[in-house]
This record gives sequence, structure tokens and C-alpha cells, in this order.
Amino acid sequence: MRWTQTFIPTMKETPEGAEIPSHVLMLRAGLITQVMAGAYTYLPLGLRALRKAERIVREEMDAAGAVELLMPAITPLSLWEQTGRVEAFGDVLITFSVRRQNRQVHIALGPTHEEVITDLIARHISSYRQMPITLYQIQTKFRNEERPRFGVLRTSEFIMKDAYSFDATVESLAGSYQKMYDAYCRIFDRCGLDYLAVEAESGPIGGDVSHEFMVPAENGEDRIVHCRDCGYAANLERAEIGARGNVPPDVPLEPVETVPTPGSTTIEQVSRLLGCRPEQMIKTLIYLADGQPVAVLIRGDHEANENKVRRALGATHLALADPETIERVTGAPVGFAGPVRLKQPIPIWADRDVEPLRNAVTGANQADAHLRNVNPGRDYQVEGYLDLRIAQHGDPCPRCSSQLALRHAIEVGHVFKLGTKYSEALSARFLDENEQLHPIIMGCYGIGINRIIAGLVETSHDEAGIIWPVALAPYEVEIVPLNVADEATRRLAGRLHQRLAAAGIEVLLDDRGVRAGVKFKDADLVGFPLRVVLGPRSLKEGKLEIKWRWEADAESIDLEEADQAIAELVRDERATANRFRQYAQRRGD
RNA sequence: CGGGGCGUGGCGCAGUCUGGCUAGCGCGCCUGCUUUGGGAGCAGGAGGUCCCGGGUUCGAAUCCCGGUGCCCCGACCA
Repeated sequence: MRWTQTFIPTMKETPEGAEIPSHVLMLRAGLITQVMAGAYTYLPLGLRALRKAERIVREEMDAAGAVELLMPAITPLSLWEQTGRVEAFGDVLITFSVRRQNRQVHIALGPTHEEVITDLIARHISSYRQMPITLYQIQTKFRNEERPRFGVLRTSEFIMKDAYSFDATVESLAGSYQKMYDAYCRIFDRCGLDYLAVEAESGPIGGDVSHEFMVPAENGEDRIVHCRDCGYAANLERAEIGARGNVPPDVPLEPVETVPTPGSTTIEQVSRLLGCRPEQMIKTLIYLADGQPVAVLIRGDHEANENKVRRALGATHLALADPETIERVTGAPVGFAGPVRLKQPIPIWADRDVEPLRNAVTGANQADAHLRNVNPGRDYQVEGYLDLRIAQHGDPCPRCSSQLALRHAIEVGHVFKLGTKYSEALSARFLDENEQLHPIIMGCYGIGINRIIAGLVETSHDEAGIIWPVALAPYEVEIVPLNVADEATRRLAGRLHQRLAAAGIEVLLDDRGVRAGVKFKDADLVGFPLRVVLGPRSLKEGKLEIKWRWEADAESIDLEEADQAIAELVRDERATANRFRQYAQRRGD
């Protein structure tokens, strides 16, 4: 391809509103352009990168035995009503009605396709002999994001690879799940992404096991913990905390004392008023677990992890209690709850970090008052001490004796053991070998194709621009003739271009009649992996210059058979990605 | 959905507080000459509903009212 014949609107300046590197660089390099909040056009270069990511995903899904199909983006709203997800999605689900003759057809744009595929399977699979099977598609999804942001990382329309497995037994599901997990590792490896597979929260319904594939990045929306020593990694929503070796301080237990704290309902206000540190305070949260009130004690400087609480209580639904319930249970308005002398006897569970607290400060269960010198056993009893709080940077690792690091990350993939939620709701059942009817056991597996690109750019760039691995680069090689006014240069460049293209190399020829500096800047900005310069200096000596984007220096190679040498280099990098890996390694250190 | 910011040729911005000549600057674009290894120089030129609607005024990019779009922080995110 010739630069003058395609469409690459690069920009010298950063458009207003773009802040994070991936957004800035994708706009400036002419990969994307915004159409509205949360919707982008993929320009020719951006589309090429996207297609390459898609192809890697497709190849690995096929290799893992998954079978591709394509479902429609428009789906009947009734399907979503059957699974209760019209409410679950709320405004995120884009719905509309169209007229057909004398009736209204209610349509939802698919934000994901569990309903559609389960409905399909329900119609066509009825025997254990037809399973296991995994189906996938690469398709545009629609979610009306409350707040689209970060360029292409969070949009209302995006391309997703979504796969769904169907198994007769949980053992079989484990196999299907593992195949997808392994395929995901290969996919993100091939894309050159620096990723972590983290344990993820599977949510209150259906699933029991789930992993997310995360690209650690400053601007990621998710937060994960990672142990460098043993490799434990988990989404913050799920992250366990290791043994803390909490030993209560050897101090005399002071008598409980009620102190007035008018209007002070937060940890911060009370700690300031009473001159105590938040870590000396006990936060008492009243939850409704499947409708039953329960008290949860968390150290003042910590935060409750509601997923942990829900799991620990074996509840399906968990939510902070409403003010009326709190008042009924504690006898005080919101903000003054404590474990001592609750008005109504309810179970009290505490986080492990509450156990060693002595002479602590907590709510007095009466308006405008707190208690000092509260101690466990003497003043209140708990059902038990459990891991109930959100992990923090530096917390002990749950798997080894090391510490957890907290990092931001971009979620690029998610694998999920779904169970039978959708098969039950949509009657997708099969007969086993004993003629027993069971709901089909499902798994679902998503990859955000756009996020692969954005994640790569976000983590692989320098001041000058993007640094693509060959696997995702819009073009593998860019030929830069410095003086296109020179007939000989033009002819040489054209011939090289032709030969490389004929050799199956993805090559772009910058044939613009602009100054050398402009071409160099654009080459760095877009970030093609291999740059080939034909300039008067080296041409005189029968040489041309090649330079990998991530290397500082160029090297000269003979003009004679340069095409073969370059093709060989590119093929080698395609096969091994060794050079890019070395750069990524250096970058990581 | 709460809080904040912005909207002026294709892009980035000034001008708005304190209303007043023909709305300005840089980049980009077009023409010509010179130049040619890291975003060239000179000369000439094209390109504008100053986000939209209403109001105040002799006069509005500028003041007032309403709307709308975009961005950021937070809440939310199968």
C-alpha cells in the first residue's frame, strides 16, 4: 500500500479531551476518530490492527476446538425478559420498537449473547451425546454506557469475541473451561500483551469459578492485587488476604465509657472529634442478607468487601440495610451503630483485623453518642472472625508469606463458569444416559477486541508514538524513500515495495512528497515495527537502512537482495516475536 | 445520576471578566519560488451559522434565560 493512496490522518497536536496515552496516540496516529461519546470510527490503520487481533483470536479459538457462528445484533426483547436481564441491565440495554404492519416489535441490541445462544441450544441440543461443544462469535456489542471514557477502552459499541460452552457434567465443564483459559493465554501472548490471569468475582448468580485477563496499566479501570513471589493474582473485588498474625496489644482493659458525638456519623468525623485513630475504631455495618439483618464489624480504616461478606454468610443477595431497619436493629439513627447492646439480637460477624482491637471506639447504638474502651468478649460477642474486608497494598499474600501489590489494570478477557442460570431460564435441557433430564451446564468466555488494541497502545509506546509488535501492527514494514523527487530512489522504493508485498509482507510505502522529518515523525508516531529508509547517504554506497521501532539505532544492509533480507527478518519476528519481547522485558524492568 | 470544565475556519488556542473598527494567532490546506536525513523559508491565497434558540442593547463571540454537545472526577459497570 502507498501512503498517498490510503487514508492516514495523523495529527501533530493532541485533540482536546484525549488524556490517556492510548486515546491520544490512537487519535494522533490516525487509527480512530470519534463520532460521538463512546463511538469511534476505525480508520484504515486502526481497522488493520483490529483485524489482526481478530485473526489471532479466531485462530486460537479454532485451534481450541471452538466453532464459529454469527448471531444477530438485534434480538427480541422477550428473550431478555425471560431471564430477568431487562431489569439487571437497566439503562445499559439499548432497546427500541419498530413497526411491522399492524404490530410493534420490541428489540434489544445485544450487550452479550447468553440468551440468544442458549435459546439456540435449547432448540437443537437434547442429548448428552451432542456435548461438549463450544461456540463463539466475533461481533459488535451494544451497551449504553452511563459514562463512556478513556477513548476506545470504554465505549457504547465494541467488538467482542464471545464464546459459550455447553457440557453435560461439571467435570466436562472444567475441561471446556481449561481449554478456553489456555487459548486465552496463547492469544494474549501472541498479541504481545503483558497480562495477568487473575481470580475474579463471579457475581451473586450462577457461576462459581472465574478468571479475568488483565493488562496492568496506570489508567486501567480495574484494580487487582498481585504477589510477585508466588504469582497469586486476583481482582480487588475478590482478593483474599493472608494470615495477619494479629496479636492483641498487652494493655489493661479500660471501663466502657459513653461519649457524646453529636452529628458525627463518619469514621473521619468521630476520629477527629475524639482524637482517636481510625485504626482504633470499629465500623459497624448493618446488612440485609437475603432479607435477614446482620452486623458486620470492620476496622475503621478498612472497607468491607461485600462479595466476601455475601459468600461468608452463604447469602444470595446482600445489601446495606435501609435506615428504617438500621434504626429498628440498633435503636439509633444511621451512623451510631455498634456491636455493644444492639436493640435487636442479630448475628455479628467481624473481620479478622477487628479481633486484636482493645479499648476500641465504636457507635453507642444511641443517637449522637459513641463508646470508648470497647473490648471483645467482655462487651460484645461475635459469631466469628473472617476475611471480610477489601485488600490493600502491602497486605499479606493468602498463598505465601509475601505481600500483595495493588495495581490498576485493563480487563481484556474474562472466562466464567456460568452453571445453569440461563439453561434453566430458557429450558435448555438434555437427557443423560439414564434418561434423566438436566439443565445444560454452561461457561462463557469474552474478549474485548478493541481493548486488545487499546491495551497494547496504552502499555507499549514512548514519547514519539506507538510501538507495535509485528503481530498487531497495521503494517509490518514501512518503506521511507527520503526524496521522492529523485527518479532512482522512487524506482528502488517501488521495486522493494512490490517485492516485499509479493513475499507476503505487510508493507506500506510512504511515497508522500514531504520532507524527511515529517516522514520520520509519522513513522515513529504510527509505530510500524520495521522502518526501511532509502536516502542519498546510504544509496550512494549501495545500502539502505533498517531500524526496528524499539531500537535506538539503524543498521545498513546491502541494497542487493534487501527484499529477501527484510522478508526474512519479518518472518523471524512473526514466528518468535523475540525482538519485541526483549523490548517489552526492558520496558517492564 | 451528583460535582466541575469546555464549545470561536480541518486541528490546537487567544479574545468573553470590562459589549464597540473588517474576529485574531499557530499548525494544516492551495499557488509560486527557494530548500531537502528528524514536523523548512519567503511571498501570495482559500476557508467562520463565534454550539443552538430566545432576550437585553443603537450595537452581542462577549451580558441574561433556556437548551444541547463534548471532556474530567465520583457513583454505576452481565
